[in-house]
Amino acid sequence: MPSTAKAAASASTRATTPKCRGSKNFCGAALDARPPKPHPAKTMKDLASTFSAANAAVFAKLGLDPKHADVRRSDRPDLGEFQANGALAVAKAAGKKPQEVAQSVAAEWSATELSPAPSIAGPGFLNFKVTTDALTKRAQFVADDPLAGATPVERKRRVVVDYGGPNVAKGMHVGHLRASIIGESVKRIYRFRGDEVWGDAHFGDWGFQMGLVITALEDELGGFDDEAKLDARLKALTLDQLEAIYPAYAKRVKEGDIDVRDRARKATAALQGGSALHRTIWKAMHDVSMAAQKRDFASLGVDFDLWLGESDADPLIPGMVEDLDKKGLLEDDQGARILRVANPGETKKKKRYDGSVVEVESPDPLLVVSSEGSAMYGTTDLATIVQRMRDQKPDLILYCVDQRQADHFEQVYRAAAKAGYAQRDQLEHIGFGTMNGPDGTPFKTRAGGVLKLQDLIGQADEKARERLRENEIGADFSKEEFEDVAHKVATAAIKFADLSNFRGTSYIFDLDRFMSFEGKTGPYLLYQAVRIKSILRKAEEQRLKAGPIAIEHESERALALALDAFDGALRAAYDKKAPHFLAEHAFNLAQAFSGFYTNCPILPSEGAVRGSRLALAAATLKQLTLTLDLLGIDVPERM
RNA sequence: GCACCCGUAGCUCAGCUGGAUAGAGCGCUGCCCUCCGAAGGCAGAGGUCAGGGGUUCGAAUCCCUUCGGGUGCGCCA
Repeated sequence: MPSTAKAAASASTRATTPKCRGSKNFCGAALDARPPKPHPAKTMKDLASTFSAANAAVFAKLGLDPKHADVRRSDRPDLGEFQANGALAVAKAAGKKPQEVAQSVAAEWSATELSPAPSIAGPGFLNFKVTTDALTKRAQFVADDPLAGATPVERKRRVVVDYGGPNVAKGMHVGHLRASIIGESVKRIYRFRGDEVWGDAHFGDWGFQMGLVITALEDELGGFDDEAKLDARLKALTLDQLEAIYPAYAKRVKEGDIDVRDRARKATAALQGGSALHRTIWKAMHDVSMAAQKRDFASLGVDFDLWLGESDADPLIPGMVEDLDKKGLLEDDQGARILRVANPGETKKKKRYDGSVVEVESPDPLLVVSSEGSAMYGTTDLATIVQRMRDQKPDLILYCVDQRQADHFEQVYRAAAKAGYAQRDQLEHIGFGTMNGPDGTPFKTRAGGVLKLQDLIGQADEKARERLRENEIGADFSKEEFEDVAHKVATAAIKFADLSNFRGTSYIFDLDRFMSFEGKTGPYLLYQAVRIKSILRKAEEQRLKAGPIAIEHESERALALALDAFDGALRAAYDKKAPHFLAEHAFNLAQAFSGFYTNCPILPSEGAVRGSRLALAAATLKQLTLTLDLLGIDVPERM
């Protein structure tokens, strides 16, 4: 991997950066953040859950283990709408043939309001078809429910989602895209289900990179003795300059400039040691960077409840180190202080520089204090856990950070558990893969450099404008509306493309494909939603009202089943911290609506049928808009 | 060297707490606009689930192994 790409990748891995000490948000802002939506008095489970409960009752009555009674949507629509495979699993324990078990379940089936007794196929699969009555009730519930059929969590938790993490020494680049997109979605999903959630930017504003940039400035000014000169320089500092300075000096260190490295380490230690001069310089850099970061996040539709950074945890570090020391967890090692996290017997083989292989503990110890006396990022992460436990008192902290940092988080989490700062299962790394270029390696510009996030968004906006013009959309829009729609299309394209893949795998960034208005893309989903809005607007103009839902046509059944599936997708996304389940649902719903739209005329129909179809269309729009919102995607009024 | 992840249709990807004929989008072939937005719908062709072995009534899914790719491995974050 070229060094530039490697540097970009590693820089993108952690969202760390500035902080806003002094601003009011230290712990107050989070507490008055949007409250979870009120839970409706009445909730209704989805059909799969209702089926599973009914089937579990039958299993229990027959003396079969109810845990194998789960019912899910069928993958053989020709045989049924829902299926249960449990008869095969429990047959051996029951000492019967799967077929016999299935037959006894079918014979015992009594939830006839939900479905007639299941048919049996193959070796013992149970196939169910929902009664029109049950399906209609469910669809009507979804249509009337403010949560569109979603169920809140049973036990509310306090959750901090750590994502974003740009480095203040430079602007945001493509490496920050996934953390922002996935983290934002995870935050919304958790909050929507009723948890109390804080999104924290966790800016990277406190490590070696700050000492490095300070050192570069020292070289530029020939020292910091001239106060007026320094002051003027800091006032004139721009992000562009910062972005040019950092990579240049990072490269020098990387290429073996020991002098720069050592001076930067000392500067880092001085900053952390409270040097007023270093603090002043740091503050100027921080402020310049912060303004740009906020702009970039805003253009992505990403918002935080806590705009904190590594530096905010700094005041806790001395006390924490003392505490760790008191607990006997620290050891001196080559001038540094480390905390061992491996359990007895956990080792790995390691090749040394001289080629010899030694057996060492695994995971590696956490480096808490460097030989220079400064804090490392693991130290800061550990202190941040202490801070969050004190301020937000979370039940769970989710770290939405590049998968490549898995080892690091394992070290930090183990250290936190050993020190008693948090329980191991309260800390979870939500890792994701890299965003790659057409060649399958981490994304970079044609010149081989790192693409700035702002430039990426600019390219996407331009592509969106082209697409809109090609399709003759927006000719009658005001300039403002056209720009707004183009940006929404661009954002939807990028976010949906990202979130429709499982977060753990890497994907290839292909703007042309993402921006297509056809197929499984963000723009297609926006189109579907906008088309429904258009229909409902026309209905309103004609003073047509939605009425009770009545399901008759096959396409109406399919749409109702799709609407029913929302909660299952939501719960999967929540449990696995994986928004792609919701992306998949959005697409399935849009397709089901398209089939319905083609086969079941809405406005051209009449009376009760039209009322029902309008209700189905409105329910679809509500749920689709909500699902997209959980993915962080905004739908325009028209396009 | 050691560890983790990945290898599914021409392409991009789902599926992997084992279950019926392995799915979707794009691309390809063919139908469907006097009718609410065809940015759509319908149908079809296309796959030794990288290879081999094992467990099981049953494996893309679990275990072992080979090959191929990615990533990580103490004073960067």
